[in-house]
Amino acid sequence: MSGALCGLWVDEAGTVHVSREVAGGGRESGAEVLRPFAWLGAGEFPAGEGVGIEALAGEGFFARLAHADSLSAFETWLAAVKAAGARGLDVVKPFESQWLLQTRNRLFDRLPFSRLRRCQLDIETGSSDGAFSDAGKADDRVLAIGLRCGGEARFLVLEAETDEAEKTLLERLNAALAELDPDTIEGHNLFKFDLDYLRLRAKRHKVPCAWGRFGQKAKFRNSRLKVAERWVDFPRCDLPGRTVIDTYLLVQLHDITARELTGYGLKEVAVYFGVTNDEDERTYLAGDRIAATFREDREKFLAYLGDDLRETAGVADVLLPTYFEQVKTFPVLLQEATLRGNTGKIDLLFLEHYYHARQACPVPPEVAPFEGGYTRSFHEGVFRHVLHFDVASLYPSLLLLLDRNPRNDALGVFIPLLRKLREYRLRYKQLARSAPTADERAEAQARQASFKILINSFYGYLGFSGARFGDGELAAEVTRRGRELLQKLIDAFAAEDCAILEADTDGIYLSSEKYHAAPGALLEKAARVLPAGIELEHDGSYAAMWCYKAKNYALRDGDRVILKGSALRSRGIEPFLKKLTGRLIRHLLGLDAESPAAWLAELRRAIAAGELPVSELAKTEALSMNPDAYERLMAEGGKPRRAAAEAALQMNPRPRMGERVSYYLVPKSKGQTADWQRARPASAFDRSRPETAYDPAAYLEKLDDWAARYGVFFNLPPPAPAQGELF
DNA sequence: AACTTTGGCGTATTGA
DNA sequence: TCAATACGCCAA
Repeated sequence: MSGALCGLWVDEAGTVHVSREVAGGGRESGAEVLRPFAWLGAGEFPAGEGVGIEALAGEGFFARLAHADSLSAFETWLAAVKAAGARGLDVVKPFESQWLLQTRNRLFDRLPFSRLRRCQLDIETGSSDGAFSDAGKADDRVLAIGLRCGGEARFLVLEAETDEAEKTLLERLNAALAELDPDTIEGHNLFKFDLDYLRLRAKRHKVPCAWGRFGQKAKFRNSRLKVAERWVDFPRCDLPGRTVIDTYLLVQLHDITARELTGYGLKEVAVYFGVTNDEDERTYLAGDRIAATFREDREKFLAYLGDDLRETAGVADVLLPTYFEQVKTFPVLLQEATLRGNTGKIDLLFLEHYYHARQACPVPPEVAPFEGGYTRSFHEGVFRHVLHFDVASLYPSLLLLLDRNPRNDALGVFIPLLRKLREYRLRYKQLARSAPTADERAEAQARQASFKILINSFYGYLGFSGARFGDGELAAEVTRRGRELLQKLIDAFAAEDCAILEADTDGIYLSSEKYHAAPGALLEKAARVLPAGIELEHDGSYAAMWCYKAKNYALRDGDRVILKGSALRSRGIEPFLKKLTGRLIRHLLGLDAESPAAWLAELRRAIAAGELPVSELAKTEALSMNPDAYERLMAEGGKPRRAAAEAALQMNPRPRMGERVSYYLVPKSKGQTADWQRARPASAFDRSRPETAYDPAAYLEKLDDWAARYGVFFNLPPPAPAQGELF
C-alpha cells in the first residue's frame, strides 16, 4: 500500500504530480492520470477530438457527461464550446479537486497531524529611511528569512545591504525550500505581507519564486475571503504541491464564533491562545526598531524572529487540525479547505456520488425567503435562580427526524450523509475522551470538531441559493418545526411555574427558585413533550441574569459575567461606554456594590477636561470596501459616506478592506457637522497638538444617551416588579 | 472572486 | 427636526 498523499498538482499537460509519504517520514514524487470531465446542460455542444460524451440517468439539467483523453484535448474542446456560444457547462475546479473526486482519493488519508511536514516562514524587512516597509522601493530590503521546520529554526540572513546580497538571499530561500520539501508553509499574514513582499523583491532581482514542489513556481492572483459579514481582500498565492496556511486568516475565521479578539496581530493572538503566557517569555521589538536591531544586536534580532516562528507554529497547532481533518473527508486541497466555504465542500461530496453513479445533476434552485427561528425576550430586569436549557443540535436533529432529502437529490445522498457524519462525530467525540495516547485524543477532538461544523452547515446549505442541492422549502420546514418545538418547551416550563426570561431558536433561559438546585428534575419533565431523537440539555445554571432586550442579556457565572448581544458586547462600541455598561452590569448582578453613577460623573469630568485617552473614545469599525474604491465611489457622487471610511482615507499606509479602523471626532466647524466630516484616525491624535483635540461635546452627548438608555436600571425606581424579580 | 441561514439592536446618514 | 433606511455587529 502506498503512503498518504501529501501534495498534489495537475500541470498544464494534465499530468497529476503527487507527493507521497514514505517509510521514515520522507516524501517521494509520482505521477497519476486525470481524465478531465464536464457536465453538459440542455444546449447543443460541438464534438471534439478526443472528447467522448455520454448520457446520464435521471432528470437533472446536466444530463450528459463529457470526458476528454487529455487536458489539452479538453481545453481545445472548451474553447470550441465557448466559440460556438454553447451554454450550460459545469467543470469542477481546480483540477486537483476533479482528480480527487474522480479517483475517490483524499489528501493526508490516515496521516496523523504530527506527521504533516510543516514549515513556518517569517521575514523581517527594513527600509533605509526607517519608514513603513514598501517592497516597491529600491532600497527596501529583506533582512532575514526565518524558516522553522519540525521545530528547528533556520535563519537566512542578508550578508550585506546590497542588491547582490538580497538576490543571493532569495536564491537561498528557493534552495532551502527544495531541500526541506515541506507539505505546508505557514505564516501570520503570509499572503498580504511575507509572500507578496518576497514576490516583489524576487521580481526586482529576477529570481524565480520557485517555492512549489516539483520545481514549480508560485502562482499569484487577487482573491477574496468572506469572514462572517465582511469580505477580506488578499493576494492569494498557490504553490504547486504544497499548502499555504495564513494563520492571520484562520484567526479571523475562528473569531467569527468566538468574537473575543480585539486585534489579529500575532503577538496578541499568541497570548490569546496560550502559546505565549508571559510577556518575558519572548523577545519583543517595535516595528521601527527592527532594522536598527538587525545592525546593532543580531542576537536579539534573531531571537525576535525565532519567537515569531514559534508563535506562528503554536497558533497553527490550534487552528489547522480542523482543516487537516476536513481534507480527509472532502475532495479538496488543504489550502482550499481553509479558503472555501462549507457549501463548496459539501457540493463536491454530492458531485462525487453523482459522478460515479452516472446520474444527471441539477442546477442550483432558487430559494425564496423563509422564516427563521423563534426569538423573544419576555422580561426586562434582573432575575435570580436562572437556568438555561437547550436542544442539542436542533436543526440537524430535525433534519434527521424529518428524514427528507432535498427535492433535487434524486440519489438521496443528503440524509444518509448527514447521518453518517453524525455517527462519525459521536464516535470521535468518544475517542477524544478514551483514546490511549494524547496525540490520538487530540486527533479525535479535531475530527469531531470538524464534523460538528459540517453537520451544522447542512441546514444553511439547504437555504442557500448557490447550493446545488439546496431546498428552501425543506429549510423552511426545519425552522417551522423548530419554532413549534421551542413553543412546546416554553409551555412545559411555564406549567412548572418557571418564569420564562428569554428564548432564542433552540434555547430557553428561565427563573425558578424551586428547580434551581435540581435542574435534572425539570429537564426530565420538560423533555417529555419532545419527540424521540430530540434531546434537551441543561446547559447552565446562573445566580442571576440581567435581561435587557432580545438577544441581549448578561449572566452571572460565579464571579464572572457572561455578556451576550451586540448592544452590550459589540467591539464597535466606544471603550468608555462599554466599560461603563460593564460596571452597570456588575452592579446589577450583585458583583459590585457601587452604582455606576459616580463613574459616570468622573467620565463627564475627564471628557470635559480633555483628559480621557483617545483610545477610550474611539469607535472601531471594519472597512467594508477598500479606501481607494470608496474614494472613487464618492467622487462619482456615491453614497452613503461613512466615518470609518473617511478616517481610512487619512491614514498612511491606507488600511484595506476587512481591516478595522479606529476613529474619533473633532469639534464641529462651519459646514463640518456630520460625524463623517469630522472623523479622524485614532492614530492621528496627538496630545501636544491642540488642532487634533477631540470634541468633548460629542462624547458628553454619548454619555447622556447612555444614561437615558440605562439610567432606569440603576437610579430610577423600577416599574412594578415582575415575578421572580430581584432588587 | 466569491458566496450557509434568519432575527435583532443600535447608530449614522440621508433627504425632506 | 424627524422618518426611513443602510450598515455593522452579534445570537443561534
